[in-house]
Order: sequence, then structure tokens, then C-alpha cells
Amino acid sequence: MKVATWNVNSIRTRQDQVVEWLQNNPVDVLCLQETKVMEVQFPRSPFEELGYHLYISGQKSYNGVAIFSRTPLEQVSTGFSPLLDAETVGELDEQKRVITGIVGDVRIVNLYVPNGSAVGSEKYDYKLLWLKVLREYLQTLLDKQPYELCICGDFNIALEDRDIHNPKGKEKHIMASPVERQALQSVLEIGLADAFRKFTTETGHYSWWDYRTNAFSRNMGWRIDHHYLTPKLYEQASSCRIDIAPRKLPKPSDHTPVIVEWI
DNA sequence: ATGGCAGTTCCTAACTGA
Repeated sequence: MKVATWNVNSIRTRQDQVVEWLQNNPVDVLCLQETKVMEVQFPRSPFEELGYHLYISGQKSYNGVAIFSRTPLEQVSTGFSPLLDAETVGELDEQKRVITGIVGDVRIVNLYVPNGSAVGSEKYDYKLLWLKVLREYLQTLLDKQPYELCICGDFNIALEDRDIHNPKGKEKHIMASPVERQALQSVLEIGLADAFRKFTTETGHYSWWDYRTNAFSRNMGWRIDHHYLTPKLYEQASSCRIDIAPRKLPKPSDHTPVIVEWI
């Protein structure tokens, strides 16, 4: 089973690139973030023609997540609300950042974690609150269901210094600040491990490069797109790789796909 | 230090992203 995650920064702009990528990389599941379109306007047919079933949580202009799957997903739901009480969720489901479904004996959870703008800003507080509620959401999933979990998506956090091209002085930088790193660590403490780090320990491997300053050609990147697995699935994982080919294309997304495989 | 690039919409300016 191969599960990929890719922040496409607008599915309508990236449609042809995603089609071509799927033709060359026929993964079982593709999790997309930042689709930036309402479900009714989502370009479904190019992907359905490739044999995928589409599950979409969309909104206009911002955010938006989707799962493409070769086999139909079961128990698909979006947002935190299906598992948590209204008081806990508050307004968090207004932004479309969560979609999940079951394939085989694995629950896929596709996430687009808030960026947070700047450390100490209102959006940063929103990011921290969102991660706190995410932990409750995932803990509830684990408590209620026997499925293994594959949590993937754009986490907007580089968890360790080796996930950043130049980690020096990043304590106040969004995506690297200690408080948000700790918030993500707290989520992982429920029993999740980073699939990529099972296979690759050195620095220099990234999934996002800023559009500005020729960051990609200088490999000034960040590894912020992750797959987190429950222990049994982590043991079964046989590879996790970053495909930088799409980042080299004209008009690319600023992120590139990451693919995990398990037996 | 700042801003740089890209996508979107209430579209040629302002926002959000990361």
C-alpha cells in the first residue's frame, strides 16, 4: 500500500501536474492539501478517469483537503465535529483542514495544519489551539476504533533542526518555534512515529521550499509534510521518500509529494 | 532589516501562505 501526501497550492492551477504525477506514480491513496476550491467546483473527472474515488472537504480561496483512493473509502468524515463535542471544536471546523476514511484495516487522516503566520500572533494561537484539539481528536479515534492510523499532510512544523536547511536562530520563526514543536510532540505522544525518519536520519531532505530567493535551486528547504504511523503500521513500513521532481516543473506548488509504503 | 513569490477574490489591491 502506497499513500502519498501533497500540498498542491490550488488543485485547479496544479490539475495537470497532479494527473501526470499520478500516471507516473499510481499510488493507492493521495492526500491533498490547499485545494483552495469548493467541492462543487473541484475538477473531479480527470482524477476519476484515472480510476480514483474522490473525497473532498473544500472551501473558497483557502485551505481545503481531499483524499483520492483507488478503492472506495469507508467511514469518511470531515472536521473534528464528528468525534468531539461542540464546545471543544468551537469554530475550528469553519476552515476545511481535516478529512479521514478507512481503507483496508488502516484509517487515513489527511491534515492541513494551520500555518500560524508569526510567532505570538492571533493565528499562532489558533495553530496551538488547533493542535490541542487534534490531539483529542486522534486520541478519540484510537480509543474508539481498532484501526491502525496513517496521519499525513502538511504539518507546517519542522519538528527537529535536521528538518531545516539552516536551523540557526529559528526559535522565533514560524514552523520551528519551540512551543509549536512541543504542541506537535504532544500529539505524537498518543503513539505515533514519523515514517520518514525510520529510513533517513540525515539532514538535507525537504518537502517545501519558499518560492522566493531561489530557495529550491539552493535546497534551502523545510521538511514539513509528514506521515505519522501507529506502531504496528510503523513496523510494516518499507519505504518513505520525497519526490522532488514536481518541484522542478514550471509553475510548481511550493511543496512536493511524500510517499510512504507498507507491506 | 526588509522583502522577495504565488494563488485567490469583494480581481489591478489586499489577503494569506510559510
